[in-house]
Amino acid sequence: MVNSIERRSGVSLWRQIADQILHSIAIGDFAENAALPPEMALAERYGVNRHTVRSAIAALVQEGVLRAEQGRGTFVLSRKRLSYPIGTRTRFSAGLQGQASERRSVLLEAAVEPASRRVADALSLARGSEVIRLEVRGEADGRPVSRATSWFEAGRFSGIDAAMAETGSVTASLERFGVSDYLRQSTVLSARHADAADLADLDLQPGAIVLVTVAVNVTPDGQPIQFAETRFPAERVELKLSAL
Amino acid sequence: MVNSIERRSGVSLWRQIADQILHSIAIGDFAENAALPPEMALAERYGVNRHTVRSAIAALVQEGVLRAEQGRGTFVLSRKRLSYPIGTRTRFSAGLQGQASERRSVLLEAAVEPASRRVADALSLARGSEVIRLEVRGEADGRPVSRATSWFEAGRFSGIDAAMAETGSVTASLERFGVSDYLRQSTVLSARHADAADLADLDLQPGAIVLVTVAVNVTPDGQPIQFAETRFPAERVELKLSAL
DNA sequence: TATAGTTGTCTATATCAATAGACAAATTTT
DNA sequence: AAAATTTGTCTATTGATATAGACAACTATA
Repeated sequence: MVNSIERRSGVSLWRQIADQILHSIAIGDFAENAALPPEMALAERYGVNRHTVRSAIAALVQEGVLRAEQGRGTFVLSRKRLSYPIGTRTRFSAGLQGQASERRSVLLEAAVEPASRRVADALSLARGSEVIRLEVRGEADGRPVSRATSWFEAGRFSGIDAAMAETGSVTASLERFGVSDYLRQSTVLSARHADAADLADLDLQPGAIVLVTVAVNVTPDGQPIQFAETRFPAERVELKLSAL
Repeated sequence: MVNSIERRSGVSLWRQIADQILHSIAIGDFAENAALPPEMALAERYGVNRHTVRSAIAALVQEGVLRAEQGRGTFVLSRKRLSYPIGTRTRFSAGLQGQASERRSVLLEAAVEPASRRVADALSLARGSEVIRLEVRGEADGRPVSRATSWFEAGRFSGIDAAMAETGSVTASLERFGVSDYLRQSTVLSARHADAADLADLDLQPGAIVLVTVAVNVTPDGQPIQFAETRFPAERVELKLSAL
């Protein structure tokens, strides 16, 4: 595995090194609870000055990934990335058993709007039809692990915002509207830098990367009911694709 | 959709703006072949100096996403992101029909090595067993769209590097070893900044983001045959999850 | 206790990133 | 032809990033 660093890239060296340390932890190169190599050793490995390594470590300490102790060393805190299952029957809470003791969804915002072309196409509605937009944050053990924007047809699902606020669950809310089962029709995956809103809502450090899923949920007979874009912080979450 | 910018983040403003412009193109905010808003307008929208916007545009021109014409404007070149299908029967070339007229895999490197813990676990081998590592680049219409590192048990698949170089296909190479069918046992998805090797192999600009899949392929009776980590440039590729 | 090894802090300097303003060059519109 | 619009180039200045070196503070070990 090549570890290397690009200069004048628009991404500062300390941020690149922080990313690589995170990656090394994720793939098991740096064991949890163990000491990181000394700053001087890291500086040599990455071919940078010790102070640059210190900036990277400071960022990771700030993020709660590392703990530095003067005279002793810098240690990896044990926080595994959440492995989030994704498939045709993905639900937020299902499948996270054992990985987090406390999970919940928080409704941040709800609004009724005319559908953009993108949303209208996905839900098979006329352009400009009214849709309900929900902004929801997913948390596991108090840490934000997802940030979803979803759209529902306003006519059929009027009041789903209240149901969502009350139940904290999309599945439970949909049941109130007679949707007892639904499937993922399609999921498209991409990745990008977190924007300012995601940084705030997901409690991320600037420069963080988010995984983005864009999905359409349908009833078993193929009727689209929900269109959703969900952002997952790449440093905390990996997506595990489940067959079927 | 909130467009905003973070300062002193370790990611330069021009890089963040370049990312947002890419994103805007991807979701259709800036139509293809159409003119981007003038530099001054973009500078206002993002709350930065015009020169900073120019740096972002220069990077995207360099990447072949935009074309700037003095006196006229800056234009979006039409290059859709490749939608790469992924599921339990994913093959590199299958499913890309119609999106790219010419596809191929290039073997960059092959080596026999002792298995790391990660590789040995995935392939159900003893630690330190010999494995063959293949480094392969996927191309579509001459553009690099994937970069895979895969491992095979050395005993069973001795010579697969030659087969791969000859056929340019993992599926065809495996057939020579009596593997007529295989499935994805598991796929785990994450994202990070491209490292130096990927930047070079995928012809990316520094600071680019890659989608990373880590997958185990098994025979229909569950025997692991291939462990692979594949990096996809997020600016060129999205992953479309196919049910089953 | 003395020594080596490690993180923490300070100063200084050089380079990159970002802002600011002015004007040139090319194109389109009036 | 003239004016307005837009990209291209230049100079100058400020702040963030990165390097370099020295030494303090703390810990573990010989």
